[in-house]
Amino acid sequence: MGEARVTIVDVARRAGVSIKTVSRVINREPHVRPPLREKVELAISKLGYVPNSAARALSGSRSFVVAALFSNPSLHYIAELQKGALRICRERGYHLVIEQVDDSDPAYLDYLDRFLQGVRLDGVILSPPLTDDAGVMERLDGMGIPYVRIAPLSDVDRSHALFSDDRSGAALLARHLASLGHRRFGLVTGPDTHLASYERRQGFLDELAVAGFGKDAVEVIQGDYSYDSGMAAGIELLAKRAPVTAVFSCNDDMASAVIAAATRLGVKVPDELSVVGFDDSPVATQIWPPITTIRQPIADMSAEAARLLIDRVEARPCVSLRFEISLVDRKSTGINKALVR
Amino acid sequence: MGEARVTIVDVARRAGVSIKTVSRVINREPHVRPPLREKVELAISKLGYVPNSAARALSGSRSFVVAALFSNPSLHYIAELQKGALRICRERGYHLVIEQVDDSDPAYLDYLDRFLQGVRLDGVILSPPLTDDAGVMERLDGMGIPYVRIAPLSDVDRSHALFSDDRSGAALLARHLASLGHRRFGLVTGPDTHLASYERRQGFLDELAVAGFGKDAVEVIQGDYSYDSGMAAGIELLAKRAPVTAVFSCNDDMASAVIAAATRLGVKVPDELSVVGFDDSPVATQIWPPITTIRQPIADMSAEAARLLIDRVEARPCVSLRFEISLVDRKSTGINKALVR
DNA sequence: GAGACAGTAGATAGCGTTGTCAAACCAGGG
DNA sequence: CCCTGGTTTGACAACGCTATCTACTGTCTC
Repeated sequence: MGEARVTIVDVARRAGVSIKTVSRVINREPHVRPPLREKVELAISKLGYVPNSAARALSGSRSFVVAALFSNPSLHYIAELQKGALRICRERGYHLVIEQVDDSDPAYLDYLDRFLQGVRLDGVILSPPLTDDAGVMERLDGMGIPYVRIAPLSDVDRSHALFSDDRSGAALLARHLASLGHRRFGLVTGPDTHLASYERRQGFLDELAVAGFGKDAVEVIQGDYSYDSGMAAGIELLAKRAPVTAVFSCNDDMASAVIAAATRLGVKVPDELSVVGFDDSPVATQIWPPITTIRQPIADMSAEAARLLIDRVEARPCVSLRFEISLVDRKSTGINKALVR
Repeated sequence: MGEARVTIVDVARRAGVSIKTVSRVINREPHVRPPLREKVELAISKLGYVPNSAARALSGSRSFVVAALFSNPSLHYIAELQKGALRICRERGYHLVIEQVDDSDPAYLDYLDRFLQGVRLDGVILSPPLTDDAGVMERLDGMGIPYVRIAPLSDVDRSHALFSDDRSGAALLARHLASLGHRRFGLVTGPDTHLASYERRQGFLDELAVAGFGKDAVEVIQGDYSYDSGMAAGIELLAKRAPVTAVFSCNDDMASAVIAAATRLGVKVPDELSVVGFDDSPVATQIWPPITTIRQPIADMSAEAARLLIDRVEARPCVSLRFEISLVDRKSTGINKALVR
């Protein structure tokens, strides 16, 4: 613990090779024969050598810094995003810089410029809605900084892109509600500028259509992912002559608001109304009843994004990956009583 | 934008001095006469010079990396902590590394060791309950890494320590509820291993005592900051013969659970029961009614922590700062009806 | 068996700073 | 006017790595 730090020279001496050979092994460069490579690797592990990234950054062309840019203010989303990317960065000796871009500020691109000037970045992870911000991508392209987008809406081949399967998630929920005997559904959508939002709506509607429900079986109300919009939608849905017995809110915040609306109106959840959400955000378990929802592998996606950046995958055409989702069955859904009767 | 990066040599040439003098100016070292200093500063700003931190780290004794360690899984807390520290780090050209220490894992100290070995740190920010973890502090002391603690419970002079005024926050709530005419209070506490938890309880009780309420005016139930414990406490409080009309839950999660419990039991909030929380976490506005609560300046505290670390304040005795809190009045509190009658 | 060529290894020059040490300067005392 | 001791400045060697260029090894071809 107290010894001076192990350097590449120590490793080279111990393995009986030049420092350049050690460098080749570390960087997985070709032109090192297996026996030598093994000797070097042995020396590395015996000495517990960890390359000094400041020296690597200074000498080489990499900076060992990756940034995750977001404007989405959902804590849960950011935290998950960070978790996955951080894991990979740490494994590879990279730093992760988290940066909020406030795209409602008219000068946000200038701010971004200053940020990009400050640190040299090896790559950037973009999350919605920044994934479709032409200004941001231009800046990045202009400075030659590679980036990976998570769930981009447009221009999918402009960069590597990662998708979660929002459509099947919504379909899963539709099937779940239908299997509980529900016949009249409410759908509270998110803003259509999000790909995710569009996919969730369509996935839900398409699956219901497949299950044989007509258009009149579902009442669609436009929301904007906020608690307040969910509350308004909930009240509207429950005030109808023939109220719905199951509601899909395109995120958990709105779902929790729908549950609150039901409670205020004296409608019991899940006995008289089933409610499902999407995202598995913390609020899903911070209210009663806890919300049946869809969990997305955000951390897995951001981990993969970091990997693509760090391993400098430069495949053409760009990599496009789809990640699996899963349904988390909690207590906000129940059998349609009308059916039992 | 396209020019090669400006280095210390360019600045030195332009100012007509040696690079060492420029270095002195950058690092605010003494022994540079004002006229020279000004010339250098002018050259720096004209050229838009930004020191290369990889080179500084390699050459000097600093690493330009500060870590924030936490085991507290509250997203809101972590996000705020990060926000403040990040701002300062960015200003000063430092990197912030976020690291979760899972202190329920028996091998967590080994894990910490490995982490500390991986990156050389210039300083560490510790948040509760890590602030009182002897093992963690020993490691840090052993490696000579300075640290700042946020709200430590014990051994306050062992490091710089920052406190938020939990006690006055709780007192504020007590006054608020008393002024609404409440006479019988419920108190749902957190685990006593948190300083904050203890302070909140005492602040509340002391203030009520000052206001002339006897011990029998308040029903204390031990919780553990979780939703479930809040639910149990809420049910217990409301099942009493002479139920309380106002409840203080030591965090917002438990407060939201108390509100849910009331709803389940048919007790209207705030008409029949006032509920207050603490922290101003997101859930406070994600339920109905939104919770009256206390906002703490977590981001300000972590910013100050970063500043202390980066500016290497080595004052003896250690700095100990107290930060102000404020009450956020929302809709979960109302006038005691019994009083009006 | 010589020549060409790819694959493999090493010597060495940076990368942009800070730290060390020596030189130059300057004031005050004898 | 010289010496002393402090302050101010500069020259130059690290820091630990990657990149470049050169040298060596084989293998294959004719």
